[in-house]
Amino acid sequence: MMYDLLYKNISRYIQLSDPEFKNFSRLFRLQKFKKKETVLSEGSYCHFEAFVLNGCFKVYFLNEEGVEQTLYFAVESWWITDLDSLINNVPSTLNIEALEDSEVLVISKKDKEFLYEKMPQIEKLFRIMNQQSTVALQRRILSLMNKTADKRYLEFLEKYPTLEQKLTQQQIASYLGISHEFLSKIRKKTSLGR
Amino acid sequence: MMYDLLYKNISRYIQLSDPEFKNFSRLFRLQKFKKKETVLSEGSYCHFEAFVLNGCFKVYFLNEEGVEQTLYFAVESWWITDLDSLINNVPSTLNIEALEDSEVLVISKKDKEFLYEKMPQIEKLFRIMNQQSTVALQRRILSLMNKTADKRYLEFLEKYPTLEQKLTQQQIASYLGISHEFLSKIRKKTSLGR
DNA sequence: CGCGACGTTGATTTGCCTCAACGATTGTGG
DNA sequence: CCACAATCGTTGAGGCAAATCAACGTCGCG
Repeated sequence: MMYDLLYKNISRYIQLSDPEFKNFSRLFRLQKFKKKETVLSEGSYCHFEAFVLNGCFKVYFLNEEGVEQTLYFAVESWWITDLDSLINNVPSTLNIEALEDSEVLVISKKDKEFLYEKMPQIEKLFRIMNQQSTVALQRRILSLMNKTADKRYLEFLEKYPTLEQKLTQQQIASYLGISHEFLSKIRKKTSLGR
Repeated sequence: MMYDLLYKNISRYIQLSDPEFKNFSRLFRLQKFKKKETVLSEGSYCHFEAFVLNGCFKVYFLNEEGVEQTLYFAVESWWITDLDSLINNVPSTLNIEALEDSEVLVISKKDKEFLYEKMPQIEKLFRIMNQQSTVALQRRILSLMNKTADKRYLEFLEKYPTLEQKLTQQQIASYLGISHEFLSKIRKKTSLGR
């Protein structure tokens, strides 16, 4: 059923009874995106958060020169939103786009705030998710600060072995923060070009 | 009074009545650190979180070559912990050290978990703090990915004008992810060496 | 006073970027 | 279903940002 994956995922962090989960999940609605379709554009106000059921998205920033810098890729069980825009009520600086035909469960900002009020467990859920996210981002910062591109590339392959197949090298390069030409050279050196 | 700063700080996110705040704050105990004193060492289990009343700390990672990479500096109103170790029960990979004589309010992991259970507001408090932290870290990642060292240095000066005076250039360089020699050259170029 | 941490400067090297050209692959409209 | 365009990936030449190494002056502290 549609909500199974969501149930499974949040069960890692909190326990909800069946009626509780029903109250929680009924606020999510299914939304489909075609490949290359835009989920969120820079400048608009982000008033949603979405749980990815299948497919793949890129969440990225467009720098002054118009180059995409990928903050992360979201596949099955990831969440997508522009957190800054969502919580601070500012125009989003991020863009989100589907890389393939995808399905997500969307909850509106309003409904999420409603849940925070009515279900303390949900506050806990997102508290934990934000903690995990903080830890992951801290690791990524340390990685960006002291590792050369080839090491970060290997790290990426280890960490997201399945993701690699869905992505072009340009997209991976954009996540690693290097040019795609240089990534190509790295692949040649380490002979990871099949 | 000792808890005033803490009260002021959490009031930005949640409202607590006087008795509620009392219940909250009584779980924090004052702890003093001398300059150069260690708060947390890599390898130990982090079972606390601390709110900085005054002074200054560096939170850093020691890479394979023994070079310090500073994740952040914590001054008045910042919190210090190794979140990964704290929440995932793993040995910490971070080190925390006082850069001057400092005072903090420490809460144990156990007491914090107790608060989560007994006071839903505290769950909200840390949910919000973790959100803000996620946003800040995302920004830092984008900055590391596309800005050159001199821009990041200027960014740092703007963002933390007061911090600059407490820190040596080596420490700032360690935060920016560059060598201190190079920071010195940047300062010369931009003639920010007074 | 003297030692160790700090900051500066220069020479050299390295990691990565930019630009450009080209082959391979994918996708799309006729 | 083919043809052609667009996107993707590879490769090379040249250049810049930043690291490394080394030498040296300065300062604060014990």
